[in-house]
Amino acid sequence: MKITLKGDVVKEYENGVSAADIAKSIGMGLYKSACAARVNGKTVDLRTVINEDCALDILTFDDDEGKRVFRHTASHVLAAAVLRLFPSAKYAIGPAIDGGFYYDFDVEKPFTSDDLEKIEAEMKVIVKSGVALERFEKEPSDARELMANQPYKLELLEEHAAKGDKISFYTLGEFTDLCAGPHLMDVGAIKAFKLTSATGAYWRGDSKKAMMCRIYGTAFPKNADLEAHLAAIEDAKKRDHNKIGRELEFFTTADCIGQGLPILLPKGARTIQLLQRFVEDEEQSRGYQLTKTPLMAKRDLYRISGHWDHYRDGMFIFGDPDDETKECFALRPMTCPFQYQVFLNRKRSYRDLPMRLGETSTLFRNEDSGEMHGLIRVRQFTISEGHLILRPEQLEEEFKGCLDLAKFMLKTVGLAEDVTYRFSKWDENRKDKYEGTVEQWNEAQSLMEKILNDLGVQYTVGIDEAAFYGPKLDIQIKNVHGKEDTLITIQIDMLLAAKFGMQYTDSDGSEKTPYIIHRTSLGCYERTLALLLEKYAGALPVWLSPEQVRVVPISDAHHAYAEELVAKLKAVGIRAEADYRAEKMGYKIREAQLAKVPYMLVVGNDEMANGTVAVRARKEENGGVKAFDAFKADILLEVAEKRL
RNA sequence: GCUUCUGUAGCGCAGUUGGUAGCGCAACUGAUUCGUAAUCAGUAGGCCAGCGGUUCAAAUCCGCUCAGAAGCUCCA
Repeated sequence: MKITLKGDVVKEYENGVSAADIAKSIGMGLYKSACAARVNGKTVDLRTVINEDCALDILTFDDDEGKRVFRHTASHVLAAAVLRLFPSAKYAIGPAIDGGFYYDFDVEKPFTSDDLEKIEAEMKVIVKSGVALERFEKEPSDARELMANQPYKLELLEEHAAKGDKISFYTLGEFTDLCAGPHLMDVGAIKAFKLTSATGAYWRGDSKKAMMCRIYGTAFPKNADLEAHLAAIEDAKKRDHNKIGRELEFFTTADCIGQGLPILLPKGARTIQLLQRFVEDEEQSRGYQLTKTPLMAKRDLYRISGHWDHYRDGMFIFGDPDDETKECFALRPMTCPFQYQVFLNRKRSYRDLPMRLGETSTLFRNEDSGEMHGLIRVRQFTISEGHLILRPEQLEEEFKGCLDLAKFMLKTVGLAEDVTYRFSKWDENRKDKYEGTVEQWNEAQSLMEKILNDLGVQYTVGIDEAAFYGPKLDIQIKNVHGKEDTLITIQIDMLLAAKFGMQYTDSDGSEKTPYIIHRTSLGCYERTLALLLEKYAGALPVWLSPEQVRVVPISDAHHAYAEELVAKLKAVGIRAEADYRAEKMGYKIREAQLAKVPYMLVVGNDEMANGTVAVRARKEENGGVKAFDAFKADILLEVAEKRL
């Protein structure tokens, strides 16, 4: 048979050789680093026997799929070690994930960090002992017998059996696992690994099902790579906004105020104000009208929108929600139905559309206690909210405008390269979560798909990620821990307008129901600030820095000059302060540097005599001596251009 | 909400097997007037997150509550 290898090299082999044999024939070096093979585009075990012509790649740890196979095998080593130390443990699943792997166990007592050390030591023993890793298949009936004591495996087994699949197993010494593979040929290559944490996780990701004990770990062929990986993770944590945001005094929290209710300190409040002004001004220039709507409403409003049914538990409610004889209010968890009242204010014509409404809108959501995280997930937050009320034929154009605005925002704050796009669809098997008919969903989703494809947006599809009233384009971003959140969203809604009786008179005199786009320009300001702090490690671009210039007079004799400079900078809108304390300049510079102030202006006798400033930028320490007016012109330009 | 961990002065931390608390930085006061990342000395600051329990005795052991972290689940 003919095997087409990398680089379109074709080699002849006898039928019945394994992928591993082919790797060996190419070179023992390749065989030793091989993790899996790709046959006609499908990742398979190296044990796979090849019987016909095909395209075959040998995958190593350098390939993403190779990494996954390597780490998935490491998860089996983990499970084998756990079963040696905790023979009564029931094992569930152990996949590779980005950056590592995990394995879920049902054990009587959750694993402690001491346990992790012991398990890791046992894994080392298993890897060193060179026990073989073997694959075999069984009929479902025999497989059931083999896994009789493993309830989670039995559950998985039944699903595979129902599909008519053969049931495959991998044996690692005395440990046998139901597993589709693929796996490494043996575990000897897993030289560098580390168990990183033990946490809880629901079986099958269902909060109604049992809580398993999950062990996370990572593995590499080389120790140096493991060390580098762990160091990179530690390094990323130093940028955690929840740490530096507090250290740099952008925000704080108070036990007596409550969870998810951050206090924005002067610096945080200033940066958010700058972002808000930027968004509001930009929206105005793009034809948006600003609204200010109430922060609360009677339950009646949320009943019309459907939020009362879908999200009542997530609202802050005043009064007894079940007592129909008395008024009951709730803080608003979204702006939609409030802004719809703007449209409903009077009879609307097709000439009023598109109506673009924007609002810097504070929302309240009673998130579950375990969900809060710094400024990223909070109970009170302010978003760059907006709704576009449209004639159907305006949908594509306006959607494009929303995306263009979002991209412009991302580019301006410097996050454009850090986001991914997700087309969030409903799950037709979970109709209770969504409103509207199959036809309406199909229409809205195909419309969005067409728009996204026309615009050439590179996106992933998220099933069961839609809003209850329609599909979304979610612009996603990861924090320093790798956890993904939605930064910006653009949603097509074909349901709520009808619920609120929103209509416009078309050119032919007929009454029509408009389409609505729900969208944000820059998402939620708290979250955006958090991601900016992480992106820039606290050193925000000059235009967003709460303090842009700190003047450092060398001694008392230079205070008057410093005062004069600060006044001149403030007069042109530059946020400048001077450090008049009786400290040495080295000390003042250290503090300004740690506070990430973009520019320090050191002034002493020379500068005072010449009308100059000695510039020290936080990036390049020696900015040279400049005429003060030249510095002022430079920074004004930098701010005006919103340079990153 | 669930699992695990954590909670000592504004911040970062010590506090051995239970015997009512320290260090560094910051703050304040004084001295120092200094040329690019920490001048010196002194002073003050804590119901050891809160409440309850065990004990002759609790920062330390136990329970509950609150708050913080990681993960899971959720996210209009």
